[in-house]
Amino acid sequence: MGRQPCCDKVGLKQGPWTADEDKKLINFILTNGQCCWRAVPKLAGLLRCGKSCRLRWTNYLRPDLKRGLLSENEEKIVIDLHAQLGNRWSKIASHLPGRTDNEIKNHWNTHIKKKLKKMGIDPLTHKPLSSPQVIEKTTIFEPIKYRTNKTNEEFKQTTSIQSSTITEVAKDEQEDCEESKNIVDECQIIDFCTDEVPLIEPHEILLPTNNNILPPLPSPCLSSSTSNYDSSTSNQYFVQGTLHQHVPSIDWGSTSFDSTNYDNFEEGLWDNDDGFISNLNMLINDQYETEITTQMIQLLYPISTTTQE
DNA sequence: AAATATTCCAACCGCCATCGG
DNA sequence: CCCGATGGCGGTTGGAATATT
Repeated sequence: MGRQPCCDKVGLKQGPWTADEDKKLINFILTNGQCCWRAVPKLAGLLRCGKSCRLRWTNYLRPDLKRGLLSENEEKIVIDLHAQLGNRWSKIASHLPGRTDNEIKNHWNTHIKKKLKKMGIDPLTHKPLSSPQVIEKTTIFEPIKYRTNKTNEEFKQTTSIQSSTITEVAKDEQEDCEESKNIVDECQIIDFCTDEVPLIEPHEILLPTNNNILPPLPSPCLSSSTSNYDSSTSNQYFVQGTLHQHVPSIDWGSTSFDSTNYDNFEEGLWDNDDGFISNLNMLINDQYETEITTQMIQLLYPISTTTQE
């Protein structure tokens, strides 16, 4: 006898999510936080299995997600981390704030793989392909300076990529390296190299600065009678499923959801030290909840919602 | 303009790890 | 220690969108 399915699929909906379903899920999570996913569909009024709800939230609806293609610098980080970690997409994703494992995996399979092959590099081993091919000049493999405690020479000895390949394509691309370093500094993953891979916990990398790193509180769970979560507390935010107390400071600033401009949304979440936390705080704050849910729906479904009105 | 091929990504599937009883 | 429930992860797929013929 095999393992039981995660849920009884009879009568449950599958396939693409509708705006209405998204709205229900967003409303529920914003109101109650993430709890037992198995219970979520029933409590939220959804005809989905809990697993489907969790995936939809983590891969698409989470307010801290970035959208759009990975930037060149993000690609570089992905490639380098993949060389160290292999297909451990969730670990790789944990180094890229706002990106999901699914997104990175998809981007790897659809874009990066091709680029590497085109360059004559085996995407599996990160070594040159056996049959000689023309290696295009590219910015992907410049010296990766965010290995801050290593010189290029040391790096070349530790990387799986042939050093000649690296130096050849990289020597005149120094400026981008600084950008790459900055990106990674933001992610707080400096000071590691191929033989020592620090796996940063999500709560460490998602919070950009300062006093925002706070000890986690237990997640609220509707079905839990032992939880010490105080539902009357309004100054809270959750990051990666963990509810945190929050330093009171709500400043949406110039950021409002613009249903026609995803960049605006993204910028708003990340444009300053406090932006991300403040915005999440607002998402949890009761007085904004309905409005924000509506705006999130408009963001996700700009056309359908505007035409309905 | 229509047919066909290709690309892309959201969603699903099944396995594994962890946790609690 | 065992077992079931649950969440997390990586591989795969279906189908919409786009490109090509």
